[in-house]
Amino acid sequence: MTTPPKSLRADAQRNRDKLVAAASELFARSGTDIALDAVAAHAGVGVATLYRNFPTRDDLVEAAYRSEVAQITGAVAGLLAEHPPDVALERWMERYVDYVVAKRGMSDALRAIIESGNDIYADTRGQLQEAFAALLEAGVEAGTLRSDVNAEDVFRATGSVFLLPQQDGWREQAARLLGLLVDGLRYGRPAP
Amino acid sequence: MTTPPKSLRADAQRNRDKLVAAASELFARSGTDIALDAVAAHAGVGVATLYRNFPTRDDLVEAAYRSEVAQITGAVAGLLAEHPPDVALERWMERYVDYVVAKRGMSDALRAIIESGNDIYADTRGQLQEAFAALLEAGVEAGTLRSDVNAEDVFRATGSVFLLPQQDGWREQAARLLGLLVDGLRYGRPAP
DNA sequence: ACTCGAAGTGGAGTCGTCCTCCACTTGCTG
DNA sequence: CAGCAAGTGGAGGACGACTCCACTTCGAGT
Repeated sequence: MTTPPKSLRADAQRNRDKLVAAASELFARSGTDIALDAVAAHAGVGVATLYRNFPTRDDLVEAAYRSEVAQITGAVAGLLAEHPPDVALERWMERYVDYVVAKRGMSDALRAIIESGNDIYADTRGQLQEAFAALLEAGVEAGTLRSDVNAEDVFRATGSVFLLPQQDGWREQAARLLGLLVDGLRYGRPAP
Repeated sequence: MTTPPKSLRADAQRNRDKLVAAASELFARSGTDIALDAVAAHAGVGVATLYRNFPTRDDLVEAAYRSEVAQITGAVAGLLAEHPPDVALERWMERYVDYVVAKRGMSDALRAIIESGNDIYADTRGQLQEAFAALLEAGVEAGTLRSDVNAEDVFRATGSVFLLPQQDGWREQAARLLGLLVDGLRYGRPAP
């Protein structure tokens, strides 16, 4: 999943992963203008290791973004195994909020990357959409979710979270909005 | 024109103007990520003076942008006085290319400013549109330019220059494109 | 014409970040 | 388990942002 083109030595791979994890966390928390030295420190590796793996800041931002998406889409199978589909969808949405938070912190840098011709955006968008589809389908089969909606619509509706005003109780507002959306997809009322 | 809200001492105003001029030039040539110290040096003033006038980089970028637009729109009257309107339009277009070049170097920073709620964009867009309108009208009255087009359309068409691929012979391509546009507005063919 | 307080100046200095370099450590292969 | 290629970390040089303050200059008032 996180295996880069040329396979690395085991310890090197571990360090690389630690870097991506640290970057994801710090970028989400404080935006992508953070000092790269701090990312290395937070990952518990030297700066040199960071620069060897990610020669430019953008390389690191992109890696963090990809990992974020991979993690969120990878969670679908596990959630479906442990919960009835409607609950799985709800849990998944909660995660999605976190993803959006992360992406928000990164959005400026991301736009720059996208404009520079790299097509990660199409990639990841597709992945997210598939994740949605899988959850919806499972719910429909189980009879707990409506069958007359399509995944892309739901996905797009979820995107509206991005349009909320930027500050203050944003996170709560977003969570409520997504919760509402799931309820709309359920048969019957949610417990109060 | 460039008089700030609170009037400055004569020498201070001169320095401020020098700074804006230097910034316009350097931003256009090398983008807005340039070292601010270099701008001060190029303007022949100390860094402190720069920071006193423009506390943040954005303040300076905005000032440079405004001055660029003011200069370009301010040129209309002079051109119309010295040339028949169709020629004036052509000359003006040439200047416009330079303006776009400048703006291109600044475009990233500008978008950031625009997104941060500042409404210079609307302002300057309006000013540019007026400039176009004035030139067109003069040509129509003189009978050398077509009367069945409206200024906003021409303005918008001109914006297409922004969409050209970013590199290489861009400047020449842009110039040709604009030249073509003017020819289309003229009655009769241009000399070969 | 001159004085003098306020306004303005510049550049040296501090601080934080980027990025490289290389002596050392570690994983892996035979 | 030996040897070497792969990988490491962190000190340090370079550079940019921004501040501080002793000094200069302007221009209003007389």
